[in-house]
Amino acid sequence: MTEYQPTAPYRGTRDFLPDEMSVRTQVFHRLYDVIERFGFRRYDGPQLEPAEIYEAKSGEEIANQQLYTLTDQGGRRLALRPEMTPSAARMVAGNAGSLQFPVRWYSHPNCHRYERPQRGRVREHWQINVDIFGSEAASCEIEMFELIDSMMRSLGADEDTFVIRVNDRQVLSAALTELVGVRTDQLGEVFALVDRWEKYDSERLAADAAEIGLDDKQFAGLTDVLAAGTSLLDELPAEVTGNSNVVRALRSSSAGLIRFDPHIVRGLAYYTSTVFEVFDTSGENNRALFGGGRYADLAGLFTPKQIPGIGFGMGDVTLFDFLDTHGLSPAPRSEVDVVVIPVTAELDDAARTVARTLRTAGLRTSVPLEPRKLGKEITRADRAGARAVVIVGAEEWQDGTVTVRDLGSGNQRQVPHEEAAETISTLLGTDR
RNA sequence: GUGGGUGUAGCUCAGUCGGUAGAGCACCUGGUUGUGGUCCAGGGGGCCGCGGGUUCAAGUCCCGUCACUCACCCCA
Repeated sequence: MTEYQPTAPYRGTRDFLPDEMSVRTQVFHRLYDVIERFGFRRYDGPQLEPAEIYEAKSGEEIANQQLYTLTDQGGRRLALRPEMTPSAARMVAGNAGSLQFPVRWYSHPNCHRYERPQRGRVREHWQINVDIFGSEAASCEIEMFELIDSMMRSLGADEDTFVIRVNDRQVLSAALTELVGVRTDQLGEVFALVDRWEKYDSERLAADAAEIGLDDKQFAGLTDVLAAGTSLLDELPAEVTGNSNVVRALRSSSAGLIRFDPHIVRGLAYYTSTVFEVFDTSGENNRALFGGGRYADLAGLFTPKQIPGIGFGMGDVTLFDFLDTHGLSPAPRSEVDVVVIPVTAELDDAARTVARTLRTAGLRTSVPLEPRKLGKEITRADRAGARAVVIVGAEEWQDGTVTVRDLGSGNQRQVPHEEAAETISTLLGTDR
């Protein structure tokens, strides 16, 4: 017996059939529209990059376990990009001489990570990346928060369905060293502990803290710091809070969009101060929808020029989990507006003539590709989402007329074929 | 990489005490010439995930394996 290849896509990757693609396209276009309204311009780059650019910066987990690598025929080690930021940094560094900083850029690449698929996580995802390069101003943070809020609103999300939680690693570091007495060399491990704080019970947290070398009093102090919320800022010296863009954002008119939260640290090694994550408030999606942060010198791998930046990545998997949870995914768009049906095969050419004028008028129009009975063809047109059909019959065609039938009401009338487009446009209204 | 759950028609699922495969939906055709949705009749579709074992007999029991899925790790 013949062995057939499997039809399912490779583990952790997805096919997008037209209905699903239509939903995705609508959502993404709303987001692109909002992002561009904030003055960001779209860029793109290769899926393949030298493996080294990820091994240097992205954090050990990604480089060691999650990277798809290959060797090209010239022996070069390449990787499927696991994220876009290093590519963006490479492009910015390579063109730094001609760019007018600060630049606002966005992209929508597919990214690959080798990991076990689960809710919110697959091996290939499409991630909208939004970055500002070349500025350290707090305005960057504020613009990001405004943008994120506008993006979520554009998808129909109410303010109580999501929350932007914000922290500053510099502030947290100061709190840990000055209020808890954490040594500088312990900071990395304590950050990792903070990152999983809300997932573990207190016993496990205490055990992990002890392993890092914190005593009971320090563990209690750490617990207090994380629970403090905004009041933590009052306990820190002014030279710490005075330098924080997060604090500046909290004192701006945009403060209502965000919530200061010491728990947020994020895993990626290159974030240096501001970090933020967007969460679903419903409890259905326990991981962050998306997040980002500020990096003091991301392009350092490519150029001696110090180029700071801030940005975030919004993954499609968690985004659609959110939209589906809240009933916000749009319906797929219909296949066509109108189908032109010839009653007999001899009228195929006449139908095509009519279709030509409808298409010129901007109507999405199809003509049956195979002969079928009129009733069958009307059924198919209805299922394809057509709002109307044009029936081309022998006698009417000799008179230069066709029948326009409204599939919603079942009403139909005979019109000169040149007027069919106008008749249908009126029928469809202005919502096309 | 670790642990749990689930694999039967395109989809959702049933299948008793082991006895050789079913429903609903979807799809196709017909119900007379050029009119859809409802209704009626008919039809196509199944390596029961895969391999092995037990048995006269396995969708069903046992072992292995693969896939999907949820969680852990980590992260978008």
